[in-house]
Amino acid sequence: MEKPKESSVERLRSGILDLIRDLDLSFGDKLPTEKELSERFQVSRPTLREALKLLEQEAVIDVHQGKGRFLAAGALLSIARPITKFESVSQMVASHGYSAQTRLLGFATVPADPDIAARLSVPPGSPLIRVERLRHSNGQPLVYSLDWLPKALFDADPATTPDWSGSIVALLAGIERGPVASTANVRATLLPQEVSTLHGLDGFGPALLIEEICYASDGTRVIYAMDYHRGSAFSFSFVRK
Amino acid sequence: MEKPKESSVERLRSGILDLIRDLDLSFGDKLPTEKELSERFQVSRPTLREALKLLEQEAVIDVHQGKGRFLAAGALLSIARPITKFESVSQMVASHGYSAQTRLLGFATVPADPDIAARLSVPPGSPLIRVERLRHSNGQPLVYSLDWLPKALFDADPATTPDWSGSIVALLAGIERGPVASTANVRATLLPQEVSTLHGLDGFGPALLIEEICYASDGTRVIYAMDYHRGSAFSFSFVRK
DNA sequence: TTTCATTTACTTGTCAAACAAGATGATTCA
DNA sequence: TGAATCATCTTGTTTGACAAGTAAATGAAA
Repeated sequence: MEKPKESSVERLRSGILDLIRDLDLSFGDKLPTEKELSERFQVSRPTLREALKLLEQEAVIDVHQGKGRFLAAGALLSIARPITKFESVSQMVASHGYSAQTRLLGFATVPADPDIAARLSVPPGSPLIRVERLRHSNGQPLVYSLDWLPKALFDADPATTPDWSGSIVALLAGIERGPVASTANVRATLLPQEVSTLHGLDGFGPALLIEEICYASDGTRVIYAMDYHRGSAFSFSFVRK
Repeated sequence: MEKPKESSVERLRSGILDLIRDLDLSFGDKLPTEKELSERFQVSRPTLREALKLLEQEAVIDVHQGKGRFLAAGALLSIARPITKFESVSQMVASHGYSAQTRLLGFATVPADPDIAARLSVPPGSPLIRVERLRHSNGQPLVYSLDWLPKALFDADPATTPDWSGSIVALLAGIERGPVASTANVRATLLPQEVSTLHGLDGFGPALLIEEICYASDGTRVIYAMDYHRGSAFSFSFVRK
């Protein structure tokens, strides 16, 4: 099993965020000095500075040599649903406040077309598993998902059939191939016409399409996903700098 | 004038990215060790580590104690149109490959409604300037923008009328209030009905709406913007981790 | 008293050297 | 052969020091 063993820098980072909350600091306020922080958290200044550098990059704090560190714009939404946080669709839906169910619309083993083969870095024509699903809550469709996975991932245990109605992320984690990061692309579009008509999703409206390639911890590409998020139900926040 | 004086850590960060390109490293390859890098760039290990930490956070490199640092997923698209890079709409349109023109649809001085007042952190009812614009290229509408700015920003020089058909970012930079960062939110939607009909934008289709609050370097909020990006023309990339 | 230059203390920026801890491969010994 | 040990390489962390930028106190000159 993978045991990342949270580094002290990562612990520091959240410790500092907690401290900001505890001290009730807001925009423009001054943070304690490096000396005070390193004493409070019992770490050396170089280590502390690595953590502060991360918060700088996230635009949570501004730094001015000789003056100190000050809360910046990012502090205002350092938590709220950042689009850059990797999580499964199920988690994401939950964090938006929906208790959703998954409906398996279909799955099949298909040959990789050149486009998708390139994205997953597998030979064209090699077998992929294509899974089509819909998350919905109280009859309202929320996310329409298409996933492609290399069939080879499951060749070790060909007897059992995976349960595609559950979390694919969890499924892959079970065979030591859990995705940990992705490169993604976002744009606005409509559901493809045939999807709307075939599955009765006419009222879905404009969708936020996130296309992503998910990577396992060893760097192999394990999923290519197209997730259509219903525009009226989802939004994501981030800091630009 | 603002002279950020690029820190050595920032210089290191791009230096390392250049080195990765020069050495033609790709996914999974091993980076030079901290010792080699600190010698090559003539900096100490603690300083180098601050820069490496940034690249870690961007998911450009993975680190394993005792083994080394390795290129990760983010390296594949560390350049391509990241949504988290702050830039003006004009710059963004250009970086997507369009040579666009701006059409000023209207502007007015209006009282701040409570919602927008809160976002700009000004008293409700205080005077704002509302600017409505459209970028288009070869007759194709690309981005429909609504901007609100505190009128107080321009009180120092009330004689001249700003030119709203140019870049607002550049305009603010001219009075030492150029925005440097923003907190943003993205979702998919359609153009508001009345906008479509009033300005003949029926074929616009689904839009990627980016709402953002822009901050000047002193932390004051200078713009609240709603930018509707035509879905068929724009997409943004990022790394999730 | 007011003004301006200087000093002093404080803050972040950077460095050097050392040791701890995890990983890897070679060596040694049974 | 096989397994334990060791040397070595890598990243993780600490200590102490000095450089550089800022701001406030100080004190001399007008």
